[in-house]
Amino acid sequence: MVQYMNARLDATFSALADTTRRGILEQLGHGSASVTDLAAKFRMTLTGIKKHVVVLEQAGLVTTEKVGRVRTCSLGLRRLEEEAGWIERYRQLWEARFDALDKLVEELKCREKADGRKKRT
Amino acid sequence: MVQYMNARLDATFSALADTTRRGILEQLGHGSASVTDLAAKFRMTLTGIKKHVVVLEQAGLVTTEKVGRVRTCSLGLRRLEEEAGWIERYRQLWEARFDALDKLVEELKCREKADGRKKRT
DNA sequence: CATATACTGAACCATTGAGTTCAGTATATA
DNA sequence: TATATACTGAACTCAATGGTTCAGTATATG
Repeated sequence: MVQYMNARLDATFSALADTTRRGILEQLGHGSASVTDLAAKFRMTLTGIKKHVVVLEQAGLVTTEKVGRVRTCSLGLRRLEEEAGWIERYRQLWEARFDALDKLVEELKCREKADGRKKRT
Repeated sequence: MVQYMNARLDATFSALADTTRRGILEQLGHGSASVTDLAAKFRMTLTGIKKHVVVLEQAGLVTTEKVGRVRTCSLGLRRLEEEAGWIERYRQLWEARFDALDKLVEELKCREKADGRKKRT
């Protein structure tokens, strides 16, 4: 289950780690679009766009539906909850860490000696 | 400047798109560690860990300092502000999108006819 | 029916990524 | 001084990415 979430975080962050794909998400945020629309917008071949869309689909960030010859892409069901959660958790660790460092610095300032080499936490 | 940020988002999201690297960040959130420490923790060669650390360093998420033979790794200066920001913006777009969809569904429910095929927004 | 449109799949290419091994260098320690 | 420790760099393997072209298939349109 943890590795399940890890796999998902891997997939999502890696889907987000590409300018074009983030662009597609933003675009779809303003309205659904066909593969051809996206190809025009991002000046890329249909095949190229298709690949990006597949990646986004597999990460659950986009859904598509084909009607006639046209495949329409829309935002998917996931709203990046886990990703936002992970980042938030990280930010809290980060704060805690640097608060601790601040305290340490204060403490060191108090003792002018600064004799021993502290194990850097 | 926009592409500057895009490059950074690329680098950071891609740094986060790996279970081991997220693990390292979490580990460092609880205290600094040497390359050897991390290698033990994640059962990987020194060289392997080193590469991950370099990636994290380049994304600004980790800083390192070598004293004697030991390179100590700590959390870096960046606290994922831009990434949190991007995700937040996306979530808002997402909400807006699905609110609009909800409205559309309501509207369709009101007209029992459901005659014409609406352009899916 | 003929033609144009929209997409799909296979194959290819160049680059990057994750990981290894192995041979070093530099620093501690006995 | 000899030896062990901690890291580093180069080189290699193997798989995945990002992108293309080209040859299809399926659907609209005149």
